[in-house]
Amino acid sequence: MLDSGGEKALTLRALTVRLSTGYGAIYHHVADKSDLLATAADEVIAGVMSGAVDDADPRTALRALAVGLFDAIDAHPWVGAEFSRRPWRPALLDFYEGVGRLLDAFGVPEKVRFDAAGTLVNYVLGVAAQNAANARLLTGSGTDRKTFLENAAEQWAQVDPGRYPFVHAATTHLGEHDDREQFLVGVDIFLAGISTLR
Amino acid sequence: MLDSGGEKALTLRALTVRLSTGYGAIYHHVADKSDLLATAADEVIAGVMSGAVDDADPRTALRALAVGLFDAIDAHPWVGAEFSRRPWRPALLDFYEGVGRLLDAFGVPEKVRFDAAGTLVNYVLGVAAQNAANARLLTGSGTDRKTFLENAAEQWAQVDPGRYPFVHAATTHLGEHDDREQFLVGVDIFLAGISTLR
DNA sequence: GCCCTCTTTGGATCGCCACTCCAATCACGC
DNA sequence: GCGTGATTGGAGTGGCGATCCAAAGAGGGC
Repeated sequence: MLDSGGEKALTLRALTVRLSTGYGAIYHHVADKSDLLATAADEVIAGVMSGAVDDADPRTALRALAVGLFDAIDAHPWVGAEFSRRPWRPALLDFYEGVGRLLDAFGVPEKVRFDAAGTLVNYVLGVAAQNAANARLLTGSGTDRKTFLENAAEQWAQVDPGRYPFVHAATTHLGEHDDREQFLVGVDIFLAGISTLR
Repeated sequence: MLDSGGEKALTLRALTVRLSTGYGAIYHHVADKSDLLATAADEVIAGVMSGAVDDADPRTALRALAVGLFDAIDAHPWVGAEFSRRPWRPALLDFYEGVGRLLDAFGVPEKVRFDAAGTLVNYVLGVAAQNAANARLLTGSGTDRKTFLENAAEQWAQVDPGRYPFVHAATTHLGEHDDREQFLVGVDIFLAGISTLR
């Protein structure tokens, strides 16, 4: 229900219909709705983390770890919104742990490793949250992806080029823009910065 | 109302009481509640951005810009939650523009400047969203900051050291941890990474 | 001073939501 | 076959955002 209709489609009423049951049955198993959402998000991420790579060189392993989370959230935007609301869920512990170990293997000194890991996790979650927001706008608009992007481009084109030269220039690059690629560039920037800490 | 009681304290009912008016008056000026929230968030950020520095060297100016947004969101957590839900608001245009120009001044080649700016914006918003989430947990717990942190530390201490050695080690550093400092370390990592692109 | 028009306001009302509560039912050890 | 705790269904509660419209205000033309 979350994947097909977004967060707003998952109401307890709709869930009782889908499961042909009542509220009592649901509330016997989960504390409240946010508990339900959090558990569902954990489930998705647990699936991703189980297929983690450990034996490659740290740099590519870190990239794989980050892009794994990105792809999972890209496929299930509601997970991104959920983790932006409630970080430090059990499932993210695995992610954080994986990043920490790989930074160790990468040669980051113990003193700054926690800050570096936190920075990387924050970046990944930040992109995830924004992707989730974009996806929500898309599914909420009622239109298909193509016309939605056209409308968005039209809006951006109206930005005053005199006041916002950089933003205006950015809009011209919107066509050749790929979220996943930009995310990877960001990961590489942080990895390059972390390398200077060695 | 947002600053004192968080997002959940701002209901339209409570607002009509506070302003001693009715729904009609409010809905005549704003489209809906999210419009109200977004406008309020814009207001806060506009105040921060107006005091931006342009004439210092790009590195310190970028740090100042980033930390300005961080501090504003730290003081008003609901702004962080709002921007994580709806990025690309007018107020963030100023931030994005400022980052872009400073990256230009910093010597980042045009080709990667947009990706770099996007990365930094995502990072700042990611940290902001997480800070907002933490603040929400704090105000929602009903306890004061000290006992809340003690409870949190207790929870983290229960993490299995065998399965999560890195996370477990991180908890021991929780005492000397400062969100703002860690944020700045992250910005510096980003800047170091950006330097390699020059 | 009066009327007309457009703007602004108040509040009753609607529909939907998460959540509570409890009687009824089920599963299973003895 | 009985008893007890786990599980289920669904009516009911209170609060929410949002709508709607009659009433009140503001201001211009004559």
